[in-house]
Amino acid sequence: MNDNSSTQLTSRHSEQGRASRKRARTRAELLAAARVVFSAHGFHDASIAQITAQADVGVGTFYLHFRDKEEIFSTLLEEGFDEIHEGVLAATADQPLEQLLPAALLAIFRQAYIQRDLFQIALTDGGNLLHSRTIRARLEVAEGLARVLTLAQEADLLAGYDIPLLARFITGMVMQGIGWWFEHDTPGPDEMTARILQLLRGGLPPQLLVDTDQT
Amino acid sequence: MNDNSSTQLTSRHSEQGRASRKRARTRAELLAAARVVFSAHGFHDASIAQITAQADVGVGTFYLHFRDKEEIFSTLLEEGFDEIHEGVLAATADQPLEQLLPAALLAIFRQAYIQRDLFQIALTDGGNLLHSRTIRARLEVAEGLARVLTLAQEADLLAGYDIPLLARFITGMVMQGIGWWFEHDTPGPDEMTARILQLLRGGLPPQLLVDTDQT
Amino acid sequence: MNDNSSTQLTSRHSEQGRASRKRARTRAELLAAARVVFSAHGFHDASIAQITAQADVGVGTFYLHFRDKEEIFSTLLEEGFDEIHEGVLAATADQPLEQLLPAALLAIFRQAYIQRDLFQIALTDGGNLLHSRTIRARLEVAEGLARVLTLAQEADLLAGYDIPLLARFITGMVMQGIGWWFEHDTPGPDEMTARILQLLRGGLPPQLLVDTDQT
Amino acid sequence: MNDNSSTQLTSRHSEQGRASRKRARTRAELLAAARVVFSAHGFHDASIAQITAQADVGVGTFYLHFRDKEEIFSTLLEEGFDEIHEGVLAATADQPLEQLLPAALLAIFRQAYIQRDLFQIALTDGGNLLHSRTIRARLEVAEGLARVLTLAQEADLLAGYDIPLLARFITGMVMQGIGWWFEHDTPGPDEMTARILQLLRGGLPPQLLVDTDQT
DNA sequence: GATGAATGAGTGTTCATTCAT
DNA sequence: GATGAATGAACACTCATTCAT
Repeated sequence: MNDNSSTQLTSRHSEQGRASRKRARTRAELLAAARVVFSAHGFHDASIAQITAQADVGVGTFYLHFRDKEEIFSTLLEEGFDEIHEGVLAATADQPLEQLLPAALLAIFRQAYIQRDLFQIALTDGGNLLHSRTIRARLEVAEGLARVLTLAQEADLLAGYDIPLLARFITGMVMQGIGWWFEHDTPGPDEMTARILQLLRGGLPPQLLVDTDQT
Repeated sequence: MNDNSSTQLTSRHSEQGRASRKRARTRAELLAAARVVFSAHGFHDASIAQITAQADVGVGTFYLHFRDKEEIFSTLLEEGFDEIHEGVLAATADQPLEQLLPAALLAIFRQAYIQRDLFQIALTDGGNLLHSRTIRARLEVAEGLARVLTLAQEADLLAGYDIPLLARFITGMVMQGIGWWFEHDTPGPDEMTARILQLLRGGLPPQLLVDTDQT
Repeated sequence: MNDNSSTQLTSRHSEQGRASRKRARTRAELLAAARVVFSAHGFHDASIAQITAQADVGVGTFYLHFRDKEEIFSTLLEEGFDEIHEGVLAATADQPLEQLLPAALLAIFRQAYIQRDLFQIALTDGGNLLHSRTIRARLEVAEGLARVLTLAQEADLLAGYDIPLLARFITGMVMQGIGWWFEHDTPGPDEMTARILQLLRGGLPPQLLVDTDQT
Repeated sequence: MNDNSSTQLTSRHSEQGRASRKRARTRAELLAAARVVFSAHGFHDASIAQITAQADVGVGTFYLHFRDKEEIFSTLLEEGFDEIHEGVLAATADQPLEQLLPAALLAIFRQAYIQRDLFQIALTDGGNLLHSRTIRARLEVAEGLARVLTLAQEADLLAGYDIPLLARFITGMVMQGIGWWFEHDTPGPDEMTARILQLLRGGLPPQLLVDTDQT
């Protein structure tokens, strides 16, 4: 079972390579297993034993790759959201200002649709200590939107709006859109984007919003 | 519900009353303690010992009033949301259709501002099994809005809108507005309402929403 | 609700009388309740709350009559077995030696049949601390038999027998006879006695008991 | 089952073997500890902490080997009684009918004498739910005797006897004989067997059993 | 005397984490 | 590096017992 035909150097290299490839594979299996288990039981009710069983490795192996449950959780979300982030960046790069927001929303929804399970994991619970990180899902979206809106503001297109709050409102719509997919499969991301744009373009019929200054 | 006018003959009654009043006070102390503890640690990381210590009663006392942690959690939210619900109902009763939505939003934000901690508890986690209930926070709001929107639809004011989705979008804005208060104290509920109405009335400047049919 | 028509003295007496009668009734109700509860759940799994609920009195009342669970258990058995004991004594008094054993067995079985539940309680468990007392059921019987057998021995009728062991053997038969009634209702005490006497008179057919000195 | 002749190649095997041998040893230590603790305190008053302390392992280790207290109790009795059962079977196999009963009694007493503590544990209490199992001690014996007696009946040697009841009577004698050893060490099993056979052979002197049809 | 709300020591059970192999 | 048996702190929950009313 030893690879004796290689020279010392290459054997060293290839062994290191094989070892680290094996190591990486184990790590990936653990992450995949964690995705399954967290998605099925939520962060708190998932046990490390469940994750290692799902990954078909020994319990001890877990600690060779992650410090604790929180770390694998963070890593899972981090890597997932990074992927989403990159997708959104790629889709919005080179977009003129006037198409930035629609393009961003579309990209967010498309990515989020693919990784619905990740959002479900992130939003379902995530526990106290993870608060900061769980909210990152929200913030990741909010920050992106805030950046777009800030650009618009700098072009004096949003006079009279409270930018951070506006970003949060739109984030709220997006999150509810994604949350919708926890229960329904349609409409898909494109239609979902259209629905939000519809609201953002025209608002609601004025008959619904007659305001009498009540206190 | 007071019986201070009672005579000697009611001594029996007042004794019973005293006992049950004591009982009710203990229950209320436990609920108040739970609010504090859940809000500080989240559902999962709160222990019953912490709650009883905060309420300054013995551990066993807890089980005289609630079956388990889940029950006190549910009760806490249920009673809190019922109160909110009633407040919203009272504020929207007798409102003409064209003022229903602004009135509802204002009432929701005013109630939610007062009970910010409750929303924080409900949204922070709430555990797997409680999912149904945690989401009630969202739904309570969403349902109310859906009812309003349905009325509007029946008056043919919302042709071309997907009502349930629309309700979710607005819910999302509301929830983010409430979530804003987890970190900031201003703007208050009235200004918050105005901000949402601003967006719902006019939408965003068309320059931001030029759509080119990209795929 | 005061008994004012009586003189001071009689009122005192009758009040004392009534109080102590009430007290005795409560005590009796607790004992009856304990019999029901112990018989249904066994000593260990019966709780004082169950007993007081069954007796329809407050939990605190229990401690006005019995020090703890063990005491009511002991009392229950003690009083029950005393009754049995008296019944056996009455039935064997004035019996000539040669009819003592049959009379004793018959009396034991008749009494035990009536109070089957008591034996079931005593034999089912009874817990560690009660060991001494639980075994009293056995011993009560064994002692009575030992006394009879000792009388027989003194009349030189049991030369070659180990009396205490013999008493235990017969006790074993009697206990199994009583235990039989935990599952069956027949044969009744008279037939049961006859069956034991049959065995004690003739033993088993010699063909079954050929002994070859195996080691 | 030993693999001491293994070469270097079996090092894998022996490592697996060592781990599982260690595991088995811990399990055995827990069972031995349970025997000690149950015998000293009875089933109900024995705590798992006592057992693990006695076994000198951590509390958690217990749950690696047994689901709960009931399971270790059952296992303890089951394995012990199986051993006894096998001993009795071996001793009675190939015995002619006329020596079956003496041989069975002797074997039962010899095995029971060795495992006195097990009977003490089984008979002391054993808790409500375990009833079925606790009684197995009795039944194990009773069944064996019933089988023997049924054989005798088929050979028409027991006309006029109620076989199941007869089996119970003899069981009762046996159990009391074993119970005798909870308090005394002598007589040993052989003498004990002789004493029972003495009674079963000749019964008691007729002078003790004169029956007058009293009601 | 009777009550039952309150108590808290005690127990079973889980599970993240370690470490000898 | 991988393993999984062992660990024990931490927690939920029960119930005999007390005591103010």
